[in-house]
Amino acid sequence: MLKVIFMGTPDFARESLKEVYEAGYKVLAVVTNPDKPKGRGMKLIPSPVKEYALEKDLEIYQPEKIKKNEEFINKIKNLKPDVICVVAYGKILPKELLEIPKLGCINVHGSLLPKYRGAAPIQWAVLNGDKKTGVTTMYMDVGMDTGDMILKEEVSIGEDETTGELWERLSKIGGKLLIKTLKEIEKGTAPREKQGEDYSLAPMLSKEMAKINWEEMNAKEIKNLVRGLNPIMGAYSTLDGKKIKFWKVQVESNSQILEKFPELKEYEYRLNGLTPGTILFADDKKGLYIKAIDGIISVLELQAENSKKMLIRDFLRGTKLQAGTIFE
RNA sequence: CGCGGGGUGGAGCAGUUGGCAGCUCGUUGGGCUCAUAACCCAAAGGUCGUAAGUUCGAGUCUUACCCCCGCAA
Repeated sequence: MLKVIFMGTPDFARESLKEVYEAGYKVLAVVTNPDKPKGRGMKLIPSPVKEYALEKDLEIYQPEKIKKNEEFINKIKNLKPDVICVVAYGKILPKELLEIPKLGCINVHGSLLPKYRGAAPIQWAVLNGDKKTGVTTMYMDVGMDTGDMILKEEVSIGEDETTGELWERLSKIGGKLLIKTLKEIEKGTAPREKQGEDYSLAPMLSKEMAKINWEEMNAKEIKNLVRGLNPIMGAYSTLDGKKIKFWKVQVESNSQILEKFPELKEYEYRLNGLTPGTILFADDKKGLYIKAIDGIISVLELQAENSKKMLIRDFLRGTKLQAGTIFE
């Protein structure tokens, strides 16, 4: 059995560690980011990977930095790992570290490389409305997700699937693919394929992009933004100066709406003239409908400031919204 | 001690200068209707987060505690 060192931080990585551990590989050590103050009260919270490692009583390292950290690098060297598995660790590994294991450093990446190199491949796949994505394992090199590819698994993305849901699916698939990759490496049959030049980047998401731009985004784009940012930040819009996050929306065409609400028929000719962001309908039974450039957004789940996420019907029971009010 | 919001019938909220606890929805029963998620009538359902204090009297003021949430990550 191979002796491995596992490096990773979030729950996405936890799945891979779990698979490696359960497959019976000798986990010499687990390296994860230091506990960070998080949440209310800024309490120190251990990473999901650390939690799992604690549970299984594995050796844990949490270096603040590894770049010129000789002490840390020597420790790793002394453990003499056959391979180092890196899954969403959160730090760039220096060359000296990459060269330690004789079978190399293996990375699990949440996209079909060379598409979406970078920190947020899953998010971008959903944000862009892609129909498919996947997981790739590769031999790491000093670049950002530029290493030679080993195995890939393609996955299709559901129409309404959120980043969170895809994230969870891919983390499981990633774990399985990692095991498959390790087996191939152990047997010496692992393929090795260069990435080629046709790559794209998936940088970290910025806070500004969470705001819905009614003037410029079409209905489909708004929906992709909403599901792409669920559950990370949540796409939001402001009403009356207050931030409202949309967690789940549906796209409807004008004709679908008119079919549903015949009483709107007489306003049909005015529908296209309305400012995008205008509330067409807000009724706790019928729902909340908002005009978009090219269609209508039906909000299914949202969250008001200082409040929790709720179904649109629950929200509208306590908060009456006037048709004609405009989201900005 | 990071900043902030909140705990009121099953759900979401309101509750003014402390004075009989309300709204919308849901639930139950009845009515209307070819029919309905529509409409009409009626009913049930709350020790107002917990404990103590101020007061003739507290959902409403004071103190402590518990729980939830937002920002930030």
